[in-house]
This record gives sequence, C-alpha cells and structure tokens, in this order.
Amino acid sequence: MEGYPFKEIESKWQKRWEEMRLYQTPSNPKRKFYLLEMYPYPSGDLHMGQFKNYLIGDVITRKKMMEGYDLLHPMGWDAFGLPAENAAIKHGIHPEEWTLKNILQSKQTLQLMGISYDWDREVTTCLPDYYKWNQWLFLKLHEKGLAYRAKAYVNWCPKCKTVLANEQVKEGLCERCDTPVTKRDLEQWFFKITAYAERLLQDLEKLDGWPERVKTIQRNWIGKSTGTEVDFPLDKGEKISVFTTRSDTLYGVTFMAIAPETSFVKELVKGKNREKEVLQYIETSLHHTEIERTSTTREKDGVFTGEYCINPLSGEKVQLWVADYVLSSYGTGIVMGVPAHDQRDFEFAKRYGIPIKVVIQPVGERLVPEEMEEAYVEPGVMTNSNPFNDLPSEEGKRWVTMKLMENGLGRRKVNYRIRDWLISRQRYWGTPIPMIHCEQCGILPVAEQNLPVLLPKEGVDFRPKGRSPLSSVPSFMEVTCPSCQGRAERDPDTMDTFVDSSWYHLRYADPKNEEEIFSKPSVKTWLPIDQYIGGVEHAAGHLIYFRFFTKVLYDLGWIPYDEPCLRLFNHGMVMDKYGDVMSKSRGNAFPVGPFVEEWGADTGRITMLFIGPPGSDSRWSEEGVIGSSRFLNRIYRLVIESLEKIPQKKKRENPPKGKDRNLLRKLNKTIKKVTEDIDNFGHNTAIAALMEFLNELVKVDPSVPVFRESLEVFSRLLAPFAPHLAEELWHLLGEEISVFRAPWPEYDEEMLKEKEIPIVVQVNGKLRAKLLLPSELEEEKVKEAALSHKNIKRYTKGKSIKRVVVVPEKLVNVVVE
RNA sequence: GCCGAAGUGGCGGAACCGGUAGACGCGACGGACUCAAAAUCCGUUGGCCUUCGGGCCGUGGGGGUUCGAUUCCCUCCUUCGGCACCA
Repeated sequence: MEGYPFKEIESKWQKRWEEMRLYQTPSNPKRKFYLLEMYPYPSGDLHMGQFKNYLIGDVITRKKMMEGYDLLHPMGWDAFGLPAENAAIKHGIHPEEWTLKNILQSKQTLQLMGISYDWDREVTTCLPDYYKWNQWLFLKLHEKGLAYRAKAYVNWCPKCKTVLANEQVKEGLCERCDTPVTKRDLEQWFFKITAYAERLLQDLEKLDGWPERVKTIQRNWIGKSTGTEVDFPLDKGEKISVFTTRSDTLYGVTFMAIAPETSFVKELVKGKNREKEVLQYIETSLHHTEIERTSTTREKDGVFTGEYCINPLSGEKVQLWVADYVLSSYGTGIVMGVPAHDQRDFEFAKRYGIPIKVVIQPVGERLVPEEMEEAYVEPGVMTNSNPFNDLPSEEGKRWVTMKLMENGLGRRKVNYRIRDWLISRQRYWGTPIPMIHCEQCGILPVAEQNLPVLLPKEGVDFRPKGRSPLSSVPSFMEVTCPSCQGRAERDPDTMDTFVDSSWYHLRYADPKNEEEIFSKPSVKTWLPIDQYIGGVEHAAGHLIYFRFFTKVLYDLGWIPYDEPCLRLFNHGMVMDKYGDVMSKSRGNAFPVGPFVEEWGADTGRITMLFIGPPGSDSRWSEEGVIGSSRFLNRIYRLVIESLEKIPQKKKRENPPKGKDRNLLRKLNKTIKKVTEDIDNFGHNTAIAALMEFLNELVKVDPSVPVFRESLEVFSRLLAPFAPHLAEELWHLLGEEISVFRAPWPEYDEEMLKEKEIPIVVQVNGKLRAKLLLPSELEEEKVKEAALSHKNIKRYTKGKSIKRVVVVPEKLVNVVVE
C-alpha cells in the first residue's frame, strides 16, 4: 500500500517532542488546567478498546495547550490487584516483576499513540512510595473513627477466596469472575462511608458538569429513605425496633420478620421449645448464596419463634418470625409485617396462614382480607386504626409518628441503602493494613514514622487458601506491640485497590514528595480536576469512593475543596464488529502495537474518534480505518504536490474577493465548527468538518495566497487529532517552532457572512423551490421573490393564500387554502 | 416492577433553539488512468413513480400540538443501562 511515510514522521516528532519537553507540567501555571483520564490496570499491550479514553483526553489537552493553558496531564497505574497474583500462581513469576513488566509495555503503547502525558509525574500504586500513603490515610481515617473493625456477614467470593465490597457484587455475582457470592461471618476493616451518605447525596447538586446519568446512579446507590423507627415491647421489659416508611400502616402489623443473621434471634429462643427449629432454619438460610436468597421468583420462607411482641399503639400481640427475605444490614434487621399493604409481607402471610388486617382503604372501594389477591400498597384512608380512622394515609404517617414520639415509642429516622465500605482483602498483592494485633493491648495502629509497612517479597505462597497469604509469612507477621513491647501480629489482610484510586489524582500534583502525601500548595495550584474522563461503569464504585475521600481530606484540612472534579465525561465502550465488548480475555481486542506498525498512530487516532460520538458505544471496524487512512494520505499528498506552487509570502491582500473569499469563508466556518465541537465532545463531527474543508481545498489553485493561509490553519486544526502529521505539515510550510506552540486559530465573525443566502420556499410545509437571495433583504422583498417563483406560482394558482411565514435568512412557507 | 438513555439509508453516523432529513465516511454502481491489477481521480447512490419539468412516500408503530415535527406532548413496541425482598 502506497501511503505517506507515517513511520518516519511519527517517530521523528515523538522524539522531537520529548527533547523539547512538550508535555512537561509548568511549575508556575498562570491558567491551569488539570485534565485526567482514569488510570488503567496495566495489562501489557493495551488494545484499541482501551484507547478511546486516552484519545479523547489527548485531543482536549493538545487544543488547550494551543489555547495557552498550562496543563497538568499525568498518567499512572492501578498496579495492585488480582491478575498479578493469578499470573504468579500460574506462571511462577513474582507479581511485582509481572506488574512492572506490564507497566513498561503499557507505557510504550501509550507513547506509540502519541498521547501527551508528563511521565515525570507517573504514579505506580504498587510501589512503597505510593502505598505508604494508603497506609497513612488509613491511620488518619482510623484516628477519626472512620476506619473500624467489625464482625459482619460479608460478601465472600469462593473462587477469588476473598471478601468483596458491596460495590463489587453485581447481581449476586463476583464482579471479577461471575462466581455466586456467599456470606461469611468475618471480622473485617470498614471505612465509614455511611457517615458521609447525606453529604455525598446533597453535593451531587453542585456537580453541574457531571452527566445526569452518573448522578442518578449515585442517588440510587445511596438510596436515602425517610421514615420512622418504632419500638415494639417484648414480654420482659425489653424491646425491638423496626424501621418503616409506612407508619400509617402500624395498626395492620400482624407479625414481625427478623433477619437470620441477627444475633438477637438466638438469644430470643434460647431454652425455648422452638429453639431447635429456629437454629436449624438460620443454619440453612445462611448457606444460601446471595442470588438464591434475593431471587424474586423464590417463595419467601421463614420460621415461627413461638415468641411475641406487643404493638405499641394497638396493644395487640404480634408473632415473631425469622425470615430470610429480611436483610440484616438494612435498618435494624427487623421488619414489621403488614400483609395487607406490603406485597412481600402479603406473600409471606399467605404462605404461613398469618392474619391479614386491612388498615388502609382505597377511595371508593372496600377491601376484604379474604378476597385480596395482592397487597394494597397505594395511599388511601385509614381504618381499623383508632384514633386515626378516616385520616388520609399520607397525613396519617405524620400523626402516627407524632404519637409514637410523644410516648417515647418511636422517632423519625433516615436510612440509606449504601453500606460501609469493606476494604479488607485476603490477598497478597495489595497494600498491607498498618495495624497490629496484640493479645494484651488489642488492635493498635502502626506508628506513622514506621510507615510504610512493606509487603514482603520473599517466602510468600500465593495460592489462595481463604486466609491471606501474608498470614503464613512469619517475618512479616511477627512484630512487637507498640504499647507493651510484647509479641504481637500484623494484620494479614491487604486493602481493596479502590483505596488507591480514591486519591491518586492528588498525588499527581506532587508525585515525588517523600515527606507528605502531597504538599498543600501543590494541591492548591492544580486541584480540583478540571476535566475527568472515564467509563460509566465506575459510577457507583470509584466515583463514590473518590468523592468520599475528598470530603474526608477536606474535613481533615488537607484540601480546600470538597468535590474532586468539576466536569466528568463518560466515554462509550468500544466493541468488536459483532457488538461484543473488546477485551483481552475474549480474544477480540485489536492490540495497538501491530496496528500502529501497519497503519500509523494518526490513522488509529482518527479512526477511533471518527467512528462515532465519543460518548456512545461504537464498533471498531476495518472499513473505518480505510477512510481515515485515505483522509490523511490525501492531506499529505496535497501538501507535497502543491508545495512548490504555494506562495512564500504569508500576507494576503485584505479583503480577498471571489473564489478566495469563498474559501476563506469556508475556512472560518471550519475553525468555528472544530473549536466548538472539541469543546462539546463532538470529535467525530469535528473530523467531518476537516474532511469537508479538505474537499474544498483540493479544488483550489495552490498559488493563491489564501491557499497558504488555509493550510496553516488546517494544520493547526488537525493537530489535536493527528498530531504527528499536523506537525509535519506545519514544518513543511516552513514553520520553525512546534505547531503545539502556535496559537489555536480564531475565526472572524465578519468572514462567516455570506453575500447571498439560499432560501427555501415551501407551500403548505412542502419544499417547492430554492432561491438565492442577498442576505439582510427585507421580509417583504423575500416574500415577493418567493411568490413570483414559477414553481411556487404553479402551486398557488387559483388558490387563496391564507398566510405567508417568513423565517429570515432561512425559509418562506406559503400556506394556501 | 421502578428510574434513565436510545431507535434515522446497505453500514458507521449528521441535522443549532421546531425550519432543505441523510453532512462526513464506508460500501456499492458507472467512468478515467493502466497491458492488467492495486492505488488514485471523476460521477451516481433513501425507496417508488416519471412525459426527466418533476411527483409521491420516508427518521420504531399509532395519535396530538404547529404554517411547518427526527426535534415538543400522549401512548405503545423494541434495545441497552441503573436499582430491585432496602421495609
């Protein structure tokens, strides 16, 4: 294939840019711009599917550079995590060696595509100079009571042999390996993100530059619900509390359902005659996986405890049941059962013959419990609820709650669906948790000056055993207690890698600081992030954690703002031609290395960006590559072939006339279009505009002065998309300094104006004629011209004209009869 | 079930705030160059009809608002995404 010499051009300019330190972050920015793409897991040779993210960012960076901004555009590696450990088990290579090798390769791939990173600020999370600060942050959270240890039934993936955070369980399956997740009763470390639930929810309002979609996902995930906590007395002066959003149905409670995990159940039935059955039930239900338990098709089951509590307002006796449709981790783990007005309770009551008591009547209807086929969950009028009878139920909620409050039997309460963030992992390749377990003194933090707690490199058996691999490394585990100096043990678990990514963006501001996590002035200079780019899949995970850490650091006084990024853009996924997501494991990914070898980086860049709007999913195809390659070849050929004829002098006569003026108008339109499109993430249409302009340019005589001007501007407009070729053209035109040091072109509003404008003439909304009329012609004249057109006369002949609509400089619509 | 996004030629996709639907690209067809092919260049390309002037239909289906709707409203269908026994 005969094409332009992209190989020479690309390597030449990549080298040159490095020599001139084009991407270096300025130390004293005047107009700062912090652009960040979500950093990747370094999987080696990156594939085309992963590149969309970086390319979108690179286009913006290069344009901002030319607009005179001072940029921070860094890159790093989410380098801890399971794949390295799995590679170690499979191939016997140490996770660190494997990871560092992959980082090197991934980095080369990014450089091959000409992405504009300042590599001096590279951050690698698996190195001690980074994870030391994970540990430091852990200690800060611990001091504040935001890192705590608790025994809880937690998500456990039997295949990965580790616990998982709620955010890592998708539909009951492990996000990583799709294995059904089970529950284990373990003592683990948690970050108290629930303490920030309200702020995380409220502050979404501030995030104008975030996609609505992401904010909605976060709102759902946080899941605020407002209701009442009600106390139900037990026999001997004790009580149990439940959370409800339907206090208006309190008089309809006929049973209580208690989650099997609740320790209180065991005590309740202790020594009672139904103890055996209850314990048996608890045992089996805990063995069910999350999917089994939450399957909506499954019949709800439970067991009667034989015990009762008292409805605090009606005084009725209420049966206590254990049922596994109740979640222990939400509210109090106990639910009041109102079969008549809650579908789940209805099904449960039907199955076990528990009474159904109607307390809300729909308007104009009368519910009879025996005839009900489903619960009535809508609002209505209260009944059987003396003294609240005949109150509308919505109003009743407030009255019932007030009555409970007056008598000390209940209180207003807000619950959130979001759970505390479980961060312990029983794996090797992660940040060691900087805590020490002493039998005498309890659990104590490692002193700050003793950080980092280094991950041992030797003597580790990586094979998963369900216990952390670190627990079998004596040199790591054995430690003296910081308090009593006796023998103690380190915490054997490592941190979730989402801890790393919750603050990496801050480290870029001051990546080599050995004294502090970052210096406050450096953060003040660069943060918050002006534009963040990444996939939507992180909406309920990383993007919540990252906001949470920002708020914690704000509260600690380390940063002066409480939202980490002002604008967020979600790029779409790249699929293969069959519509499957590109991934290495599926084997359908286009590796970047061979592609660049065959087609060149610029062609790859144009293809990826022209394929469709950056925000939507797109399919990678060979056909797209051909179009992009042709486009670049045509540009190059045009310049080479016309080079001799291009006038040397840059000045043109002002103002140009005729054809020249037409070309110049088109040029100014292109500047406007490309500029606005990049700002609005319309990279595909920006490239289309460049193609359109090229189509004009090839028709023009190269010896006219406007031709030279056109090419100079065109090179600059092309530069963000195809930086190597654009730089080459720029220099072919005789420029000495880099195109990226040249200013971004500006358009002349005057030049956009046309002398004559095509006006569309419709009759009854249908296109019937086109006119070419002088711009700024008075309405009357336009009307006249339209009506006197021969084709329009054909349609209006013999008919009465009811109305003529004139849209200035656009169209005329003649309405007849 | 609830919430959200989307549905446009053979294909990827354009169309500002309601004003020429299909920009740009791919593919296809015809032509030029060539011994030939590739590459390149020129032309045509939503469907149907046509006396070659033009006409009718057409943006998932149906309805509505409007002089005019891919765009706004109602309703239904399909696809994708989020939440889903959260009390």
